[in-house]
Amino acid sequence: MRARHERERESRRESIIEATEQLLNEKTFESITMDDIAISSDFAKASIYQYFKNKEELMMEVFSKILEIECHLIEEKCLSQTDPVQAMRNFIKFEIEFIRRYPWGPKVAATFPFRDYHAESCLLALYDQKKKLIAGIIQRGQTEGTFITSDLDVLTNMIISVSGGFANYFSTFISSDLQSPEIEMFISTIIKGITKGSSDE
Amino acid sequence: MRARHERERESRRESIIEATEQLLNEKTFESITMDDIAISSDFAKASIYQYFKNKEELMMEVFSKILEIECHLIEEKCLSQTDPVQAMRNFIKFEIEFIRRYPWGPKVAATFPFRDYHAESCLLALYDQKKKLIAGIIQRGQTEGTFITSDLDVLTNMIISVSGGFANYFSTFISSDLQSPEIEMFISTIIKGITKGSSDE
Amino acid sequence: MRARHERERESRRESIIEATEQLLNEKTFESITMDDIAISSDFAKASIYQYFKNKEELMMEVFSKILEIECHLIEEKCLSQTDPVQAMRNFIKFEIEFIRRYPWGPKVAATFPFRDYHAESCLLALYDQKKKLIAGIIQRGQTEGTFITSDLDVLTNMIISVSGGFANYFSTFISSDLQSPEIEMFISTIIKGITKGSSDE
Amino acid sequence: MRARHERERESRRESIIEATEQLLNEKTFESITMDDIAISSDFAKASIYQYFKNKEELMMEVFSKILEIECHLIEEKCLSQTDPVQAMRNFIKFEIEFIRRYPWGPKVAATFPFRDYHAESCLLALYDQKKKLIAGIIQRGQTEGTFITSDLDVLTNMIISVSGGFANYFSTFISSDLQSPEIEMFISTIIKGITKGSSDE
DNA sequence: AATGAATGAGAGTTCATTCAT
DNA sequence: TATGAATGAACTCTCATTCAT
Repeated sequence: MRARHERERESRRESIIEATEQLLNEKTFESITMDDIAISSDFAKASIYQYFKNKEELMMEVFSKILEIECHLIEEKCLSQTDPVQAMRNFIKFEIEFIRRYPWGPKVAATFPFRDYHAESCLLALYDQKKKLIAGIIQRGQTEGTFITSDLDVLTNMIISVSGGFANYFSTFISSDLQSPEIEMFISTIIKGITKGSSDE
Repeated sequence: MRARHERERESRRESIIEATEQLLNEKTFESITMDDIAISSDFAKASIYQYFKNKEELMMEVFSKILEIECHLIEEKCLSQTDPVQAMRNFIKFEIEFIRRYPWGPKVAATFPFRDYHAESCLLALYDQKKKLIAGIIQRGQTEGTFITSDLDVLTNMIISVSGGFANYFSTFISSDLQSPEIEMFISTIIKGITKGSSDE
Repeated sequence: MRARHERERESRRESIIEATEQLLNEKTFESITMDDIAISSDFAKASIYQYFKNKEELMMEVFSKILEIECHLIEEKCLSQTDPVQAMRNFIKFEIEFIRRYPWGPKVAATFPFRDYHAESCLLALYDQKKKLIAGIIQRGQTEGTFITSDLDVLTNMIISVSGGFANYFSTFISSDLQSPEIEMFISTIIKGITKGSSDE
Repeated sequence: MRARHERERESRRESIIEATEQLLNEKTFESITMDDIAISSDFAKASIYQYFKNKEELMMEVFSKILEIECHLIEEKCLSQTDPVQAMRNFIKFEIEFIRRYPWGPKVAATFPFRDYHAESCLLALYDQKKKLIAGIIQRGQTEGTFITSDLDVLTNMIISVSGGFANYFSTFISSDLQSPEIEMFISTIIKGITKGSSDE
């Protein structure tokens, strides 16, 4: 059965990717060596090249994998929510949770030389997809009159960048759980900021 | 006469630091080589070692330099303001401006292996200093009853991380000037979030 | 099968060590470069690092190897001799032969910064072992009344240093064979010096 | 006055040489850097090149200087002695003392790449001079019938190499003074070895 | 004469990648 | 397919020496 082969191959790829993710928690992608990955994944160094053309491709797969997961989870956790305010709360909570799970995500996003790697195609597309999902939530809120009517793109970017900043900070300095009052305060602030004045505005 | 020498030496150090800053706009500190710096600063590679013990020391100086500048500017631009709301507005605007000038700042902060370098002492102290400056603004606002009375540390961290996130995003994706409506919207959101309800809350 | 691998690896290590030994005949360990060793051993420079952690480790292995060989040979060639006088003659002859084979031995011993390298443990232990072997011969001679009864340590050190001095000189300036009358004269002198007066004394 | 200049220049050369001698007590000539010498001699590195063409020339001067001193002292301390046995005793004692004062002497002699440096001329001539002095003592002993009649060159080399070996060992491992019984034993052994049998032989 | 500054050449070491089995 | 071995290229850093004042 060809399928069996295929499945095993995929599983070995996956374990190399996971080993790399582990390492990314401690080091930047530039200081991770193929030796590190080999040791961590329990393969011989040369074997890794049977599954990935080179270090760059491996890294790209690692990065696009978590972007894909992120998009999937956002769809699952937020888009089901019909209330835009609740959907937005869920998104922010999710973002914090997610970055706690993959703290290297924003670091990589901040430093990976996307431009140099033709692969932009793939990664940038995923970034766009995420953006569209968030934009969807906001738009719904605007349509039903809950959210302020500023430029959609502006609002989307703001939400994403600001949540990212907070989540990154949170994952770096705070070990406490997700029930922390800090989070609730942050979420309220954001929601208040984009909600048509509970007061007025 | 000695002073002249000293000044010239300092100016050469400075030009190496500036060349490094240039390079940090394009690459991470790990992928910048001493050759890059040599070419960029128009010195022979070996000459750089007359001014900095090694790559690490050079990088540390680059990083601590901008942290120092940042602290100075915050003092200058914000602490003079007696109105806490205005001081906070100034801080956020400044942060955006600053990160646009030094976009590599947050990237370095996110990826530099501070732990490994005993130099924490110096850099962490500077981080603390910045935090204290912001905390000072917030505290004044709380004392005079303008800002909400949440935990000071929580509020401070939130402001810093969120402004950083936004500024980072802004410097990465937006080339437009600082009059952009996005900025105003962001600032209002934050201010609204920490101000004792103009409405209620 | 594993054993085969192991054996081949060992043989490659050995050939690097031998190349280094060759070079030590012409240069000091400090002026031998990894490039020299690479060329001499017909490996790429980088390959050497698969067999030795660094230059220091390689050198240490070279040095301890000949000390081990020396100790083995002394045991084999001298300790079997029951007559202490003959054993001592054998030792001195052997020392000359040995230093002719490895002329860099005493030079290294004289200049290698053992103190700096924690490895003292290993090398100094080997030096001690050699000393004990010679001391053994002398002690036997003292016990059976042939050798003078001076302090054992004093005698041992004298024999070793003096033989070393002679052998070193011999290997540097004399190319002739081991039947040279110089050697016989040297040996007689030493033996006479430590033997209880054939005449009196 | 030209002479005054000349004298000062000479005195500065001398202080650089002395600084180098200091350093040779701790390191090999290969691992001593011009920076080391500069610091040790309290000159700027570039200034050293006003007194010595290059590192090699400086080292050669250091080495030939002590050889000259050695020759002078041998003449002074031994050749005045009319009794050959006493002259030889004096020489050996002197050698030990001298090597204690300049322990790096034999190390340099063992490792300096004389062949490569055309300067052999000078250094080898000095070695020869020393040899002739010792040979002179022995010859006198042979003529007056005290020393054995072996080949003069053989005897000379033996005495020199063996005394060197002992002195080197003594200076490395023994800190005690020159009255040590080890020295007396060594000297007796040598004298006994080259003296026409007090017993017979 | 004295020296701070500058540097080419080269040292040891590492790393992503390929080769050979 | 899996991997031990091999390596070119590149990196950080050092050093003897020269330059410019």
